Amino acid sequence: MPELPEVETVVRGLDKYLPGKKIVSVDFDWPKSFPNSQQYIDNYLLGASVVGLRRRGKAIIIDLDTEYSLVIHLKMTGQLVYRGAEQRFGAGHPSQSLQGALPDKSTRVTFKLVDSSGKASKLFFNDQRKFGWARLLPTIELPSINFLKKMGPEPLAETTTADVFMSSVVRRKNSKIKAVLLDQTVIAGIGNIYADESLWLAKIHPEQPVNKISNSKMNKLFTQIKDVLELSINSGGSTDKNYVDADGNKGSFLTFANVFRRQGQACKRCGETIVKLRVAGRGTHICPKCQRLLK
DNA sequence: CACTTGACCTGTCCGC
DNA sequence: TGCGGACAGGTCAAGT
Repeated sequence: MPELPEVETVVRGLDKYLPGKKIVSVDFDWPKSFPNSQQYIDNYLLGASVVGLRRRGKAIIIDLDTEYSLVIHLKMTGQLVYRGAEQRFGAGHPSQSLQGALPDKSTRVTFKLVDSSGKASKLFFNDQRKFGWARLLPTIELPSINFLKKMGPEPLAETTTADVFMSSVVRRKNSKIKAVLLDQTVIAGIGNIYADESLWLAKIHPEQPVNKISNSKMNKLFTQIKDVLELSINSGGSTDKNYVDADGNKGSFLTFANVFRRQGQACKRCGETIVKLRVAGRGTHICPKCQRLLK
């Protein structure tokens, strides 16, 4: 599930609640979801306070005052949901989070926290498919952790200009553009939804090799990537099935989707029927009229 | 090196 | 109603 906009929404939500809170216990029943040793947890996690939240690509980083950080990847079905008294959900609150208590059967890790006045709260890491993970690492070592070290530029960073995007993408000039967008070492944070959406916006066929796409189209694609990611962040992300934000709310971006999961429906631009194909092993949605494969 | 496939897991949906 | 297979937002590793 969660791609850059969803992860960004989770981080912004947690940033309202976690800083200053102290972690007093952690429970997990699926070791792969939290593969640190008990000694490591005792020494660097328990008793530590949260100093800040960050996102890098699709990774969530929770920095602690022990100079260690919790790095969390939600993969396909992960959720990080906070429950504390300060949320004050009233009757009619749009949050889904009061529907069904946590922990539930998808809860893999439960963090218990206290604030400076001793008031208790909890952070639940839920993950139906168990692909996701949370892991405690020394903060100073994060830049040398393999997947963070190799990760490509952040599409929404000011320093990531169109030129930066182009020079990163050309490393895979013979590859299909969709596979390139999904490659986190080329550009960070794009997944299946936003790859399909940005390619439709830029009128590029997902199987088009990079070296057959003009510079002006690539520039347009980069602009559309940023626009679609920002629109989704402003919509609270995409909820296809599992995704919820830190309060347990669903995202509404998919109501704006032009192609994703719209196979059989009319293209909003030309009226042609949207079709679904398989590109780079992933379900892929295109308008066959707007997105032609060029020789 | 580029590309494909299988693996990691659970749950849901669809056809028989 | 049951069963088998395909498929699902993401990444790795291993094979061709």
